[in-house]
Amino acid sequence: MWTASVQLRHRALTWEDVNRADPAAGRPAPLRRPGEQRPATTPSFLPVRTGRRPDRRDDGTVTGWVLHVDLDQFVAAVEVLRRPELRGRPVVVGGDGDPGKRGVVSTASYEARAFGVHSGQPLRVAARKCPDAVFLPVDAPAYETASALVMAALRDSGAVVEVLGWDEAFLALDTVDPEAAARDLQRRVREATSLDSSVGIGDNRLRAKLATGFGKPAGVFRLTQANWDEVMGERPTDALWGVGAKTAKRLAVLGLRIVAELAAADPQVLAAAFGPATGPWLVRLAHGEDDTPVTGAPYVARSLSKETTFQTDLADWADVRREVLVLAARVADTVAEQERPVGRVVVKIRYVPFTTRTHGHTLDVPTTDPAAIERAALAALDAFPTDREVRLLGVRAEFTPPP
DNA sequence: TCTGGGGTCCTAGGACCC
DNA sequence: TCTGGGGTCCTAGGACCC
Repeated sequence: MWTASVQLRHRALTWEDVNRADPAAGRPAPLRRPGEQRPATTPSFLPVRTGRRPDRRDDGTVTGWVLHVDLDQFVAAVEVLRRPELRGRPVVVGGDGDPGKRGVVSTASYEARAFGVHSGQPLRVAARKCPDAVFLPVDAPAYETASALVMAALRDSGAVVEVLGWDEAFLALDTVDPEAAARDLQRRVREATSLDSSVGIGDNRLRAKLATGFGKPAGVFRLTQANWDEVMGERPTDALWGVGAKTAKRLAVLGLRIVAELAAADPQVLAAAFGPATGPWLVRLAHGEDDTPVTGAPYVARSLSKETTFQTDLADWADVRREVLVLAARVADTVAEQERPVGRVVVKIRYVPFTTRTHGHTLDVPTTDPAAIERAALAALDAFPTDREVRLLGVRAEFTPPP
């Protein structure tokens, strides 16, 4: 892998690098939601104490830490590595690279962000804000390759690594100097890939994850119970990992606008408003509490999907049927590679005013048979109204849970 | 600001059963 | 001769994250 990391500077990344690195890396890891049970199987090679809350010695010294490593402007940085002439220029990666078409920004370089370009922004808007930016198409295989090299470098440190998408990972480690460990991880990643990263240090996953944002770019930040109130208390509730715009708005209706207010709220009141699991979980979140361990357990996908937003809306239902079959075949292809039976197929339609509907079809017998998956998709499609224009179609296969 | 693609999980409500 | 309450399963929708 060191060979590959050196070559990185001199040629385009290839799948060979991925295969030489770690084929299991780079997959998105599940986000834990309230009430979720841990997977029952814990690999025997994991040290028993890994990922639990930091141990405290009798003198109160914390020796167990969670570190969250997050690559800086990862996707844009990989593109700049491949094309050094882009360094220092505003780079916007998204869609097929044509800012005149439907699509959004995946990642903007810091130079582009200075113009107000950000992730999730329509490419057309990005082009208006920063006409001189270089627009590039998303090249997922290249990012998976770079990600595999990053994760391999992190595993080289000897810590248990929990991968969280292409450019993030949690690490559990015992040390009396977490800042030094963080700098060491940054060095390892930089030497393996030439990529910069930021590291959050926490006494649990939640605090480590939030800490990283305060360390960017290329820095280190520590967030624990000791400085939680000071750092987070006055921030809006959507600064919390798991609270988005919708939840923040509903909380504001209850008079809860900042983290400290949410932390002081009555869990019972929130349970009434948000449900028996989510309500109390929100209060724990505002306290920075999180007891989910870092795990090195292999990632097992629950579902697999393909979807397409059409450049021109589909008005003819015959076109819709045809495109659903195309997507179902693509899903079936990937299912065949995974050799895991599918129990249910769900079709998603986004109609023209952006209203989204889903309908599913449960298979009589779980299968990997492409014809059965395509039939199930068409059966699910029968449940939709056919008289509206369609801008997006999706097909998702849900695996039967492993034994 | 006309809003991607790939995921995960929770919740509400209806069906069904006792 | 209509009707209670609880449990479980399934489905669609919604929210969130990278």
